[in-house]
Amino acid sequence: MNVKTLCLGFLTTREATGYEIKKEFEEGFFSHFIEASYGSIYPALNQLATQGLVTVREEEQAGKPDKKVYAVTDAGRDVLGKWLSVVPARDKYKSEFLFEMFLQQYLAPHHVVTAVETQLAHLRTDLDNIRMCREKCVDPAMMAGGPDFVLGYGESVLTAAVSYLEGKLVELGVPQAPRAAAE
Amino acid sequence: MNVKTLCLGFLTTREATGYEIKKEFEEGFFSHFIEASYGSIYPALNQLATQGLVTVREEEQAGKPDKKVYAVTDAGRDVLGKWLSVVPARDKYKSEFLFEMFLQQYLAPHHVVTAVETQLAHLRTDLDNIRMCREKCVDPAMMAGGPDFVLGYGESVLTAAVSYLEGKLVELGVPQAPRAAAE
DNA sequence: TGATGCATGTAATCCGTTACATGATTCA
DNA sequence: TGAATCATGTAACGGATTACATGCATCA
Repeated sequence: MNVKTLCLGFLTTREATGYEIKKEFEEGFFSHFIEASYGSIYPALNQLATQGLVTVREEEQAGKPDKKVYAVTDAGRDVLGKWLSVVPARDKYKSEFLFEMFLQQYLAPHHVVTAVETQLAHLRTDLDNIRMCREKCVDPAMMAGGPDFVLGYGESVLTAAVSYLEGKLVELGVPQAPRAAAE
Repeated sequence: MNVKTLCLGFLTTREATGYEIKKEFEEGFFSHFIEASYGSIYPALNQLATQGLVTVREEEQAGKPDKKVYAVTDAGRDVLGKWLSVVPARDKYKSEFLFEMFLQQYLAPHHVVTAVETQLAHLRTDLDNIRMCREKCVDPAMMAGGPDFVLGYGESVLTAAVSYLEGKLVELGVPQAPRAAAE
């Protein structure tokens, strides 16, 4: 899935600037299954505009740099339907963490613990993020279908991973800091 | 994590040819969190040999092409320890499936079902694979530590994903084919 | 007879990341 | 004063995939 499709898909939810799209991809809803940098987002947006799949509106801002707000066109929505109508490629999952755990006999014991704790921290961040997305969205109708499905998927997978690692830490004899409940 | 590290790490478990490494990465134990193609494996192996981190032994075979069997050296084991001693980079997960599900309003309903079923099939393949790795290994001592940890992680995560999608299929009103229990 | 498995390797190409350039404002 | 946020963009670079080349044996 190339960055053009990703941007076009995002723009069906709301109009946005390249800067905002990047933020959403790395902090928001999409962060745990999408990645893209400025170096790929800005060119992609320009191409989409050239092809008439999105419109651009330049806005001046007091005290801030000018920005370019992109919005999807009807042609863009049509094309997106076509781009999405292929059965998706298999998920790609790469984990240096698991590779290191596999070879843990080559690592110092404290390093193993650090790695597990770091992984756990990442997973919890993602989980909190997903839960925040759920709460932030007051109107349940807006979440129906797609977003709800994706959030639920992420939540169940991440929860399983967290439980597993918590259990392993206990086995390793690491004292568990009691976690504050999400407010 | 570059392909050189991956190959070197694999070779600590047993000696192997480039061809076998590729197979293990795509079918075996590592398949669900590692990827590498011939185009990256063969050059990596050559570099490792040049650096003295692995040895090469050429074997002629009757009726089959000659093969080059690689084995890790002591120097290789040392270097691997160093390469692994950095806290691993964050897992990378890219899912076209989730992106499509997010935008499912742009898809035909039957396409959504197909995508979920395909995803489910992939996940079940991986799960069966993990369970086979467990069974295949008669000697539990060989699995202790690293391998067992990784297998357990994969199993819990994949099981959660499968349950979630099975539930969703029921919601979508798709009749469930009873699955044969793994023999 | 044609596909598949075994087996190694290279060259072209692609896609994306990293790093850099620019610059005003706000917060500590 | 220095860092962070907002904001857009390009050029160089890197790393890996894809496709290609070769060739014998086996199985359907």
